[in-house]
Amino acid sequence: MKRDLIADVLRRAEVGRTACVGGWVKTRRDSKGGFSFLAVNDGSSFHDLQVVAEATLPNYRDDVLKLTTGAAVTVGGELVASPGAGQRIELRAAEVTVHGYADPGAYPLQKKKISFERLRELAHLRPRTNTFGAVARVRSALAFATHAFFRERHFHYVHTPIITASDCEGAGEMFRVTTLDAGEAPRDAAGGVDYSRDFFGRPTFLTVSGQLEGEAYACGLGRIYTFGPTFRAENSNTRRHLAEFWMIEPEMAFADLDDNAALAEAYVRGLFRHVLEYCAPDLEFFNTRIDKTLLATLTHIADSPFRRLTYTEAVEVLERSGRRFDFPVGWGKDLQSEHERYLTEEAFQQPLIVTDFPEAIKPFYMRVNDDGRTVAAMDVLVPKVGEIIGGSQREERLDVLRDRLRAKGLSEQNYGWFLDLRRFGSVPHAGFGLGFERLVQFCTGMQNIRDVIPFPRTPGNAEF
RNA sequence: UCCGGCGUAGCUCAAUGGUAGAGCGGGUGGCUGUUAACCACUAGGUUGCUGGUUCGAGCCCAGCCGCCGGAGCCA
Repeated sequence: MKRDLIADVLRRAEVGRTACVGGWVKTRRDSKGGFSFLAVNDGSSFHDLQVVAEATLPNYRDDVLKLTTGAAVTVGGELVASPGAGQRIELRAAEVTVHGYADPGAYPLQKKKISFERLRELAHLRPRTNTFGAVARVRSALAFATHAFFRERHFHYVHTPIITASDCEGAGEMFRVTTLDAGEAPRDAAGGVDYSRDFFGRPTFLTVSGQLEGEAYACGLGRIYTFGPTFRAENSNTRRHLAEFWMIEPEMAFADLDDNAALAEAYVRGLFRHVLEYCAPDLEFFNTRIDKTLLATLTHIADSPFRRLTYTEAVEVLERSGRRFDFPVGWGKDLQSEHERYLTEEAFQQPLIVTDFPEAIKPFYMRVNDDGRTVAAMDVLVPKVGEIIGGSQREERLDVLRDRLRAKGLSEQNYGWFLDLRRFGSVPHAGFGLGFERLVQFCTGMQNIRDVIPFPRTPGNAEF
């Protein structure tokens, strides 16, 4: 079935050409004068194509007049200039084929406003709405631009495992992967579950990060990135958290924290430029209906460098602010959400890269700075979404890394292969993790992270 | 998990402890090169669940479930 994409038809606007499109009816408006208008969308474009179906069509009365919102059709005909306002061209139908009707009494997506909460219960149908079609196109464009960005810079795309036995130093609670029967699992001598008889012969989980494996490939291929699903079994109920989300984790050998921050900034700003160029109709919709500052913000950020400051400087800014925070500010205490929001939304009003956090509040693998009290960590904070990137230069010195493992109460045996990377040809290296959905949130203005992933998984919700 | 808010028609929401309402959407009819179409008529309800107080509960009380926002955890 050869068909034209509505995006191409609208872009070329070739009056006089024949075209055949397939899509879903957004609305049908009848004229007693003897014809009907169909707004048809096929997902290739934000915009609908207006179809004019004359009563002279052989199936006008039997088919066209029964079309309602949600019906699937193929329409062939001639492209003509549109006398009406709102579109340059329209398709004068010579043939209308109905593939599937959508009973208006039962189909929930009628032409009316539906809350995002309601649409989450209709996750299988919401891609047919303006908003979720636009989100899906922007998300896809951002994924494509991610691969293009890293390929241009000679990063290799590495597939790190989804099932893992390491927990990346408690980046979060983990989902257990097992083939044992929960009710009749074999027991060991102490009465606990005997995981030596499980599928992998040991406890295994869904990954919370591909970083450790990413480091192994960076220490061989030089520059790598991962882009895959990540899982956290936290009981998080916020508009910024998912139990299953997608993360992009670049890792560079022969790189320090400055290189890391420069990469993060180039990446994020490059993506903004990409969607501004390639997703203009979708972004205009978001700018009109979701967040009136979206286009101005994206354009501004794409054109201006991120503000960099150290954790110590950030604490000073907070202390000098005169603001009364719910959580105390002080060197050594982690930055709370309200602190991050104040810094990026009020004090500086732009994306920030905060670096060099106290070593006590950061994981063992982050490189200890010369001052001995901070580590070469970085967080990228953006207004409204918050922390979008977390990363660091990695500790490449074997003795220092061992000391930190011990100090954090972690067992060296569990990190044998990770320590090997420091035993053999160790090299300064750095990387970060970017939450893909948070990026999509920022680029679309969508407030809830559950609305920027097709089928969100959150505590108590794994339908579809 | 903690704090706060909310669960009433398909959807969005009203309703002093006293007969359950509107708008949108649906259906029918009318009208119009329409584009958030418009006009008229019409159908549509176990007020989240369970128990309690009361002559009487959508409303008050308790427990539970769900959703939303904030916090924590983090990306």
